[in-house]
Amino acid sequence: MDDDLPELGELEREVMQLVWAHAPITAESVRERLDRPLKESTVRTVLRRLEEKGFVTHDVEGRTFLFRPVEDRRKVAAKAVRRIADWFCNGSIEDVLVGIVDAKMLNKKQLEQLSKKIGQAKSERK
Amino acid sequence: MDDDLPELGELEREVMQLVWAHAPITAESVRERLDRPLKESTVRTVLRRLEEKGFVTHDVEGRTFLFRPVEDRRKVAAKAVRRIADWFCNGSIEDVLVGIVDAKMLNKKQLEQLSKKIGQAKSERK
DNA sequence: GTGATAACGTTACAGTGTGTAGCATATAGG
DNA sequence: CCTATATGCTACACACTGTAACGTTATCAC
Repeated sequence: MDDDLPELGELEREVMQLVWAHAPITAESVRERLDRPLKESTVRTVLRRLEEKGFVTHDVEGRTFLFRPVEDRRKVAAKAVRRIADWFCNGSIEDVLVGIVDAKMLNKKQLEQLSKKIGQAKSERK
Repeated sequence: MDDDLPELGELEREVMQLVWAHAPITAESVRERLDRPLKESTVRTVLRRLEEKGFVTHDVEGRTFLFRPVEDRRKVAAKAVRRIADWFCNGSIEDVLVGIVDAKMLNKKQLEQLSKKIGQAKSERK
């Protein structure tokens, strides 16, 4: 019931965005797309740490590393929410969701779409 | 669309749990309830930081501080989820929720309860 | 009133994580 | 063979968090 996935710093998250958006992607390409002007070695350090943390992996093409995400954004987000639930709501995902609904973070249209999605999930899962 | 709320360390979260569970609560009482044996000053430091971060506040009774949470667990959780959405799903809460449903983090019963909750929210919000 | 007790205020310090980068090394191409 | 380019390894400063000591103040028992 405990933790597992590490946290990410701001730069690490920015890099993840780029990996998700442009995989397979080289370190150099990540560097070019970042707003901040960073050295190659910096970007590679971040990518290596992300790999150690299990967020990205890479293939070698020639002598170049091509990075890609291990999990898609939603999966990572879902895991993060699980942790939120553990931290603040005794592990209850439902409680978190109730909080979201009560905080009116979704408009009517979004609520309807979510309804539909839940309906599907229910039937699929019998 | 950006950040605002700070992150909490492990001890800070444990203290928050106690504040949520037992508010109004004194620093000494927090200390007694923690599993780890910490000094009073340690606990007070943590509580002060939590107050600086906006998670707790206090009233003075006699010469004793009585701490209480600023927001309930779900509200804090909801905000944390908003941040998750910003970080990983371009701000889309729906995407996060879809991720949760797809990851099968909710069983059928929980899905039904959530459905009901959404129904209520929809009608209330018209 | 005086000393002990119980709060709080202030300051400090070490460990860790993250941003940032330099330098060494290897290898593909000309 | 030599150069450009990509990777491997190492380092370092800063911020945050856990942890606490010490100083101050105010109450309470005597």
